[in-house]
Amino acid sequence: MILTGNSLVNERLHMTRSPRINGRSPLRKRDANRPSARQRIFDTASELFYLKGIRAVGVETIAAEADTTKMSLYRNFPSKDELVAEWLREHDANFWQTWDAMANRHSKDPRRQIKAAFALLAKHVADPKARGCPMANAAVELTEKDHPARKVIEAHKAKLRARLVQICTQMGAREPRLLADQLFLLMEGAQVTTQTLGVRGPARNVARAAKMLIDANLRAS
Amino acid sequence: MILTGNSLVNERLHMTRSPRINGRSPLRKRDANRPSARQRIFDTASELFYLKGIRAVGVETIAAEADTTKMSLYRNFPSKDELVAEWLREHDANFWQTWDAMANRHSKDPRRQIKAAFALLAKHVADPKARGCPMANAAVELTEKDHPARKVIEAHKAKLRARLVQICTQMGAREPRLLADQLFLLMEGAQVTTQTLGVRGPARNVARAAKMLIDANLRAS
DNA sequence: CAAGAGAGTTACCGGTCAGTATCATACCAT
DNA sequence: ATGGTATGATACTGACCGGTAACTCTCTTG
Repeated sequence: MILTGNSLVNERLHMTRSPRINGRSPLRKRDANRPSARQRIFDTASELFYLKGIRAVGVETIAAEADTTKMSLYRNFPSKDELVAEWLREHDANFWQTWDAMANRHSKDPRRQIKAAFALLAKHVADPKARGCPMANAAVELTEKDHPARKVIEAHKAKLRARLVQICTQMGAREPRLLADQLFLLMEGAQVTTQTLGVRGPARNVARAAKMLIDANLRAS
Repeated sequence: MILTGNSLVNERLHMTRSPRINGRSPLRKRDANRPSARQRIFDTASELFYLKGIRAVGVETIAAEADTTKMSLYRNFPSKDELVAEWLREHDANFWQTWDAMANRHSKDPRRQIKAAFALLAKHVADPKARGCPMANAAVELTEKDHPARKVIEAHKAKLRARLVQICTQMGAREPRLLADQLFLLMEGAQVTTQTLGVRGPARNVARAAKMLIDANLRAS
């Protein structure tokens, strides 16, 4: 193997060893302004899992990067596998919080909901640091069918699919399930292609693709 | 970690330890009918990488599963990373061989070429043992940007995208690049969704999705 | 002030990782 | 028969893996 990404990343999430500024001492080991060890570990793990991959990041690396030790990790999480599952659970929560906020802004207009969702997606896949969907990526990496993260992943995707069907029904599509699946494929495709063809790849046409597909489906009804 | 899939798989690619049949001894260690160690290693690695993931499969497991030893692996391949790259290179070759054969059957009809391509894809994602696209999966797992497999992956996907643009141009689409990207997104989406929502997921609508998209694009011109 | 909780530190466990060295064996073509 | 080539077998290296034990420190709360 070339290198298992154990080198330190450049920017830290929570600076703790920052040089003292104008006489006042920097954040001490225990400080009200400093996030808890659990929080630092969780944030660091989330970032590293996403950017480097789950299997490529060891618990030792996570702890060091969070400026703590492995012991604090295992005091707060039962295992690496559970930490991974926890990370994905939080991603799911954040996802739906964003989604619901967006949906509430256009509560009477399903078409605008879809448009807004794809605008968000388009913005995400335009970020050169983005590396697709954490859920889908985790599904690729974690092939053990009884891994605790798998049910999180499957539930997340199933819920998204159902939500799309609901919106497509509200839009009055003749075959809401078909349109929903088509939109789902576009979403997933956009996320995965950023990892092979980058931000200038097919992903940048995902919003237009969705629009054409919706028009085609509504015209048919 | 739950388990790093080092247990033996049930079915062997090349049976070597098969019980003797009607008095004649089974395949011996060296036998004209027996594939070379290199071939057995390559075939086994290809299967395991695809089914269990690259990082989840160790060289020791590959060797054992191929009924040989690590030494034979390293006599035939410079490293695991190169073995991975080699696997993907062969996948690329097979892919284009199949594609070209299909294209030649409909050399004057780009529309039928696309239809045939999506029929093949639909058949693949209907296989419950399938686990998406090896190239895309490898891109998820191998985050080191200088991994020898990465250039294979990027070249493969870029070539596919270009090929789609070419066919869409021949079809007379007003915006062949747009349509090509749309089809690309559907293809990639179908592959990746089989790993989260299975064969009954959105992937089963990929062919219809492609048809509608093409119709919509051609109608617009 | 006392007690307890959260956190840091260090050392360690057994196992697996990719990769190598060495020697023995079996086959094939000459 | 012989010599080269592919293969097998075993043992090993050093690094890293996930996970644990035991002890100290420090801050907060009563």
